[in-house]
Amino acid sequence: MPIDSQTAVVRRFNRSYTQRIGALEDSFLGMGAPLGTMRLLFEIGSHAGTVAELRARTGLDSGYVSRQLKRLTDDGLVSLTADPADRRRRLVELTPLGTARWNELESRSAERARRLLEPLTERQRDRLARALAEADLLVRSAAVVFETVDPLSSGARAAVERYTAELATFFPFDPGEPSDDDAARFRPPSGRFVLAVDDGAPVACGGLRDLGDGVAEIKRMWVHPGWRGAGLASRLLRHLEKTASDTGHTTVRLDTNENLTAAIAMYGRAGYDRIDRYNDNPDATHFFEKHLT
Amino acid sequence: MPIDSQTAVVRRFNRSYTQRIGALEDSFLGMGAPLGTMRLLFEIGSHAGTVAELRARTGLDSGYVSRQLKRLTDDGLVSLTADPADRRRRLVELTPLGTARWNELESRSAERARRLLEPLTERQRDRLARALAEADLLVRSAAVVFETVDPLSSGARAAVERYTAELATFFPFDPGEPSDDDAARFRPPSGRFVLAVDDGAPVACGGLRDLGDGVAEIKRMWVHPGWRGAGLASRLLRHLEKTASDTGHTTVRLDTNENLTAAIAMYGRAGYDRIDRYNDNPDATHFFEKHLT
DNA sequence: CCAGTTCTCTGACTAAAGTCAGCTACATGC
DNA sequence: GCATGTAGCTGACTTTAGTCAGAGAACTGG
Repeated sequence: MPIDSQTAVVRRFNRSYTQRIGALEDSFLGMGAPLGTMRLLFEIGSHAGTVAELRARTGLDSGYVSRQLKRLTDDGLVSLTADPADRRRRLVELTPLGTARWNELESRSAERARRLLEPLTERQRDRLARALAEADLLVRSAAVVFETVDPLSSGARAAVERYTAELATFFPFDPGEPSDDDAARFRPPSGRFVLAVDDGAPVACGGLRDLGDGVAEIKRMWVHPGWRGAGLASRLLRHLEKTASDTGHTTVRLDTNENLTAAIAMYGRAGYDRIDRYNDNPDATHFFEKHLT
Repeated sequence: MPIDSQTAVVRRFNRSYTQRIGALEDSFLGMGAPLGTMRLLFEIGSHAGTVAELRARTGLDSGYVSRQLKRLTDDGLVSLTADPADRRRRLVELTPLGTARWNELESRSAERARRLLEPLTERQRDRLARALAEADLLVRSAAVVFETVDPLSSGARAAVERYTAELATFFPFDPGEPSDDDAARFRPPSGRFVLAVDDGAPVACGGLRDLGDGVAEIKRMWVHPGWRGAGLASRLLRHLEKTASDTGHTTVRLDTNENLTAAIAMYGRAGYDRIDRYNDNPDATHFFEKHLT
């Protein structure tokens, strides 16, 4: 389908959807407080924290938030306490009364979603839920951005940790201690470590290191389980290939284990060719290569 | 899938979607005029007409609209002319300058949709477009309401006209002139004519008439071609069955033509049994019946 | 042609939403 | 312990969005 038709589909959907469902937020109206205040209450309830975090998440002005919080505390819905770690900061959280109010917001919004589904037959409801789940995964995956980070940054370490933990469920695997030497190979100039980030949280990662003769090796490629099936791995792989090419490589190689069938299938789809063993990695059983054009 | 899970999917999608795409309307911002004004400009560009129509469509206050229009005319974006048919009314339309502005809104909103798709691979874009097209159809179909109308009302006539025109493409079919006698059979107390309406426009119809002995007959069932595949026909059929039951019938019958294979399949799914010919309709080849419980 | 109705516009409001500069208390690096 | 910076608060403001009660012109049925 050409991109213009796809764009048209998105816009058409957008129109139907916002028109019929309206902003979900409309359900925040009529609760005795203006929409902005309720929106903030909802945000606090979804994730308590400092005022600064709240501001960053909502993109609202400092003075504006301050005043809204005053209103919410006056109404007994949220509590503000000085952060013991830095007493300039203030921690915001819901009071029991605020939680009750938040639950009300939750159920209103659920009610709204239910009213959308209600007129449909069971079969149609299922189709709609399936379609929206698929769209959700893809929309969220489209919002993921790739960042080149230091292999020892906290985000990279967290991702690699999950990667190794997961590998260990497929076969006996001992990652050893993360060493500086090892990490250095994933740093510029010849290496890179890429983190896929959604809304600040790492959801996938992959490293590139130089093997000499214009060959780069892809290592530690991992996708968060909740993000699989959305093609994020393919996008990451393409991104890594482009990065390898940008750092002067003409070929990428990788090894993997026969138990990782989904990964092996993906490498095949992505144009990788099976090659002979090129290293002595005892965990690897399959070896792939792709020439970058 | 239980309805609570379906509700959760809708809400989750809603959150991802509105967060990432934002209200599409945000793209109306930063055009030198406030959002409300631009929204109205967009609405006028989408469909010119009288001020009253515009108000009805947007649900805005008369005074508010009047002021917005003043601003738009002052800026040379729209022109107001007295309606020759009723000089109290005023016709609103875009000036060439206004059209240029409207095109800008259009391209901004298309740009926004494109940016959503852009990071995705072609395969993912296709999946997303497909999922949203499916969701669009279902969401819009959920918003369709069934109304019992007079069989000679303008909506009913328009729908039946399209129905007969379409039948004629399947086999030679002459509806004859719409007669009062014929229409009367689809009126209360024993008959009904049901129109499915989306946003004021008829998208499906179906009539019920009494055959005696607690039997009702479904006739002139039609679904707008753009609305097929969304299960609207199933919903309409269920609605007609309920209506038949409410008017004291225990059985519904219908006849159809062998060329209408999709309809025949649907009757099967809906629990209808094939029966012997029960009338002398020369166009009918298949006859169905269902006992209402 | 008159009474009542309809359509749009105007004046006079209000509440909500947001902006900005400056203030105070606290933290940190030298 | 002092300069510098940061987090949140406050006062004073503007813009936007929307409401409501009429006024005036134009239409309609009797």
